[in-house]
This record gives sequence, structure tokens and C-alpha cells, in this order.
Amino acid sequence: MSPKKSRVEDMEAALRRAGVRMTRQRSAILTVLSTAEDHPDANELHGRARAVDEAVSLATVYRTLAVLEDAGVVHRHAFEGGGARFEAADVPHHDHIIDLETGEVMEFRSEKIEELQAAIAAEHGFELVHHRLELYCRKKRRS
Amino acid sequence: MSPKKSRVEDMEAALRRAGVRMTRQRSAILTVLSTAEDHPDANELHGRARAVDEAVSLATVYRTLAVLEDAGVVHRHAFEGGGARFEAADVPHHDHIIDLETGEVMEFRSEKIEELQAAIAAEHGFELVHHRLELYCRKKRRS
DNA sequence: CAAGTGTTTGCAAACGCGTCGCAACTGGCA
DNA sequence: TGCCAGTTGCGACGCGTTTGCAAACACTTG
Repeated sequence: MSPKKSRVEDMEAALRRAGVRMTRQRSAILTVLSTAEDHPDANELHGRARAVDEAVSLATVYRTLAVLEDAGVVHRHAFEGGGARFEAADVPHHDHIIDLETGEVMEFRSEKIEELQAAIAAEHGFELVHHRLELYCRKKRRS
Repeated sequence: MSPKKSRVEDMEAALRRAGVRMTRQRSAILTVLSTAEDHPDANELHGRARAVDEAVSLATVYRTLAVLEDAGVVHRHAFEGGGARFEAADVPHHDHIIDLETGEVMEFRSEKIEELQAAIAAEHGFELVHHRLELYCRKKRRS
């Protein structure tokens, strides 16, 4: 009876299974990713990872993110104007709302839109592999 | 009685109205944009523009694209993995399907999705300024 | 539990895409 | 035709990301 495992443990397990070596720096980065509530970029992740373990270089952050991405444990986003941002992949799929004034990123999910997308792809003779839906918004002014 | 004007003429007219000077290089770039059937990047545009007029530098292509973009006559896209791509703005709004195998970009429009997006933004207390919807697809294998 | 081997790391240099400062040039107007 | 702010080409620069290399390391095997 395995009790609920932490996100980091799950991720590490998945990675080992995929034959990925666990190093101190990779653990540090995983820890940071699994506790992040936001969508940090590589630089931000670097800073946070160093707080966990001083021995993490920026190059390693980039290399690790690439490894984690194609192991499927993180998702990479490329919002407008700026570098890539990352997010642990062990959460249900969602799309993003970006506040143009603050840059804040929020999440949402619409079943209907998901269905429509698949339908549209099919109409064109394609199967949908993945998609990107970002709503760039401004706070509504109260009347 | 003005007969149907060409896209270039319309664009140049709109730009002059907006107080934008017309130079040889800008004309060349407009010509290229108005005849492009695809979504070229800055480099590609540079190549094509030089074919029209040798005297166009890459820096000018970038500067002109910026001018055209905020005059509203071109749209800038940033698909996955790669630089910005451009498209004349004198066509109705649409979203994109990207064939992951060939990189080909196709267009589609879904009224329903447009409505849903606005509704979602509103639900979160935002007004939608613009959005990005891209479907990354693979050709469907016939069964 | 130490040795062996292919991986991973840090560093700094290199990269790609886009921007910028500057001096020369030029479009649109008087 | 002449003026002059706006535009250009050039090369240098900026930023995020990638890479070559030698040293350090993780995991296996004996």
C-alpha cells in the first residue's frame, strides 16, 4: 500500500524508469519545478534551484529542461515577448490567459474548445497532436 | 470609378494615410508580402525583397515589419521552434494548423471557438485583446 | 565496496534572431 | 529646387539559448 507520493518522487521514479540518471542538480531542478505555482523561465528556475543546491549552473538548467521535456515531465511554453517558460506536466491539461498589463499567467480549461479543436483538425484530414491556446487579455474596466 | 485596386496599392494607401513614408524598400517589402501565399520569416522576406529591389537590407526588413505591424497592415506570428513569421493583415481573421511533419501552415476559422474565447475571458474578469490558437497536427492515417 | 565507463557538469565561447547607433541618403513638402 | 526629419546600410550589440571541452560524477560490475 503505497501512500501518496510526493510530486518529486513520482517524477524521479518516472525518469529513472526512462533511464535518466539522477544527479544532485537534476533533483534540485525537479524540486523547484514540482513546488512552483507559476510558470518560471530558465533564469528564474536557475535562481530557485541554486537556493536548493548551490551547484547548479544555468547551462545545466537548460540541458535538464530539455531532458525533462522529452521525458514528458515538463511542458515548455513560449508566450509572447520573452523566453520559454516551464511547468511540471503532472497536472491536467489546460490553456492560458495572459494579463497583458502584469504579465501574470492564469490557467483555464474548456472542454468545448478541446472538442472543437479536434473536430477542426479532423475536418482537415489531420489528427491533433497538441495545440496552443493563449488568451491575451486586459482587466475589464467596470462600467 | 476606381476599379479593384491591388493589395499593394491598398496597403500603400493605408500607410500614406497613416503618415508613413513610402520608400523603395518599403514598396518592395509590401509587394512581397501582398503576393506571399505562405507565412515567411524575416530572412525569407529579405531574400524575396531583394529579388524585387536589390537595395533592401535585413535590418530594414525588420524595421519595416515593425512599422507595418503597428500600422496594422501585417500580422506577426511566432509558431513553435523558430523565429517570427509574417502575413498581410488584409484578410479576415483566422487561426492556424501546423503540419508537424512538413511545417506547412494552413488557416481555419471557427466562429464557435472565437465566441468561447471571449466568454472565457469575460468569466475571468478580462476583456480579450487578442489570442493565439495553433493546432499542431499530423496527417491522419487512413484506416 | 572499489574500479570502470559512459554521462553529466561548469565554464566560457559561440550561436541565432533581432535591435541599435551612426553617418549618409532621400521622400515629401514649400 | 532646396530643405530636413525620416529612413537606410552597416557593423556592433543584446539576450536567451546552445555547445565544446576537460573534470567530476552516477550507476554498474566484480
